[in-house]
Amino acid sequence: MRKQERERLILQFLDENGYIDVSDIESKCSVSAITARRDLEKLAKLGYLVRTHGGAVKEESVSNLFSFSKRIDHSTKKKIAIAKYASQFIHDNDAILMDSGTTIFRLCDFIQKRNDLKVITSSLPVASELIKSPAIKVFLIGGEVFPDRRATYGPIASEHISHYHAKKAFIGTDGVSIQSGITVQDVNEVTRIKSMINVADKVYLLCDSSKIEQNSLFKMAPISTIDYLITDDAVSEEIVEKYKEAGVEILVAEVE
Amino acid sequence: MRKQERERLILQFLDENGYIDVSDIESKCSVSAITARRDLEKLAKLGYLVRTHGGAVKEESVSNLFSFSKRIDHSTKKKIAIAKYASQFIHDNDAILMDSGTTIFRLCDFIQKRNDLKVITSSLPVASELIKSPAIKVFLIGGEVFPDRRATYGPIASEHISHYHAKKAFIGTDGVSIQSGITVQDVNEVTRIKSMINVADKVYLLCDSSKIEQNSLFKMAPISTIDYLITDDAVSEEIVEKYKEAGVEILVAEVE
DNA sequence: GTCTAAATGGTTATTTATGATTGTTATAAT
DNA sequence: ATTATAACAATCATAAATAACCATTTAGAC
Repeated sequence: MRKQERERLILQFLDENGYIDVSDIESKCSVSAITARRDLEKLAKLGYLVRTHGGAVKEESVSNLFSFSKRIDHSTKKKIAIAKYASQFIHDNDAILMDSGTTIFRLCDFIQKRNDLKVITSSLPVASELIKSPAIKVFLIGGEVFPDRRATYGPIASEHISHYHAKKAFIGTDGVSIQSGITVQDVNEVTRIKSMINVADKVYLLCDSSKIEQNSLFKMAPISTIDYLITDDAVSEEIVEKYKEAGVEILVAEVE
Repeated sequence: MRKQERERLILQFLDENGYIDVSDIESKCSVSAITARRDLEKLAKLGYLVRTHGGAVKEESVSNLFSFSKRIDHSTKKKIAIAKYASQFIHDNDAILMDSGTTIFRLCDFIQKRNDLKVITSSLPVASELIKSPAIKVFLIGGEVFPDRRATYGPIASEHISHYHAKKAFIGTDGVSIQSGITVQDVNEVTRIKSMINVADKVYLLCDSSKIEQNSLFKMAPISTIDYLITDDAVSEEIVEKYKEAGVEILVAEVE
């Protein structure tokens, strides 16, 4: 296989999966790691992808005003896998709520091609990304903008959410446990997420396995308020059982 | 095998496989490497394929680079001058409304260092720009996002604006005339700008001189609703007088 | 048969692509 | 926070592909 053919393959894989490992290229293309890295380096230079430690992620936001700084860590992969898995619950004609946070943001990659999708979001990056898709209507939740999270919050935002109704809500969190429920680091998030849960029929909590049975500072809602918890495959069978007993179905996304 | 026959085979193979090696041609057609290369060279020249080191790939598989043309033309200069001039009316501790549009967006550059400034905006680019400044609080007007303008609009947006009050509103337009007042190209803009005017003490209309005494499709508000019109130095003294009589002060920004 | 022009093949210096090694740095596990 | 592991950049080395040059063959014209 030639260089160009490899490059095409890399970009195609990246488009479908959101990320690629150096080792993926090694095995798929039968080249050494250094060659794989050189390919990624070149493509990154051209702006087709963003290099990470051990691979690369899709350059989803060349023209995105609110792009997240691309973090170079392994957990990115988990988040993408979780997002990809979650995307299967989003269908044409749906009206969904999308909260802020990197995991939720990754959902954008996988729902760009939905038809007649209505997305209500508090996240500026999500809005900025999804308005590129002509068949998606984006509704931005107004309110004060929280610079760190690039999302709106505050009483006006919470009030604003009550204007809407959605089939499904996709939210992220800093921690979740059976004992304390959903907990977050920032008190500003609390009311907004509560409002989202209130106006949605089904609530999907997206969080990687490292956050399960971890508590953050502020209690937001009991575990019973969520319907599905989507996480990565590093979660133990034991925890899945426990959560099932607590009324939460854990859905496991395979991380490659 | 004839030359033409080889060429046909090469293109066919390329169409099926996406790529071809020089060695493939050598074995398939029983010719030397140099002949194979000459064939590829010719076909590449004609645009049927793209040459690679060691072979060739399909023409379409080479993706194009995204080209950002960030030209600063004359009208951009005017807009910058107008924005710079307008920025002197924005002070520390102010609460202001900023609409969408390129001219208004240029204001961001000149107010980044204000202290305790509250900015209420319908524009995603404005929000994304100003949240970088720690001393500026940004309030985003919620509602449906209008992809072309990267701004929110619709009944929810208009209703949302009524939650706020601001000292000054900075708005743009597609046309303004004494006869028809402020007019815009898009009907979606109408109600939002109206709402903005309603909640602001003073209204600043920013528009370059080419739009003065020009009418666009939708009437938005009579000329009397605006307090100041900031434009560039290509406006005639005669028009300034006329507008003064109509109760609008025209402020002229020098372009360079 | 001899000539001409196009096509093809061989040789060599050069360029390009790839691989191996080593010390450094980033990430994950503890 | 500390340690172990994996990924990294930098360097050099190697192999393959290339361009440029000249030589040879082939097909058709006279």
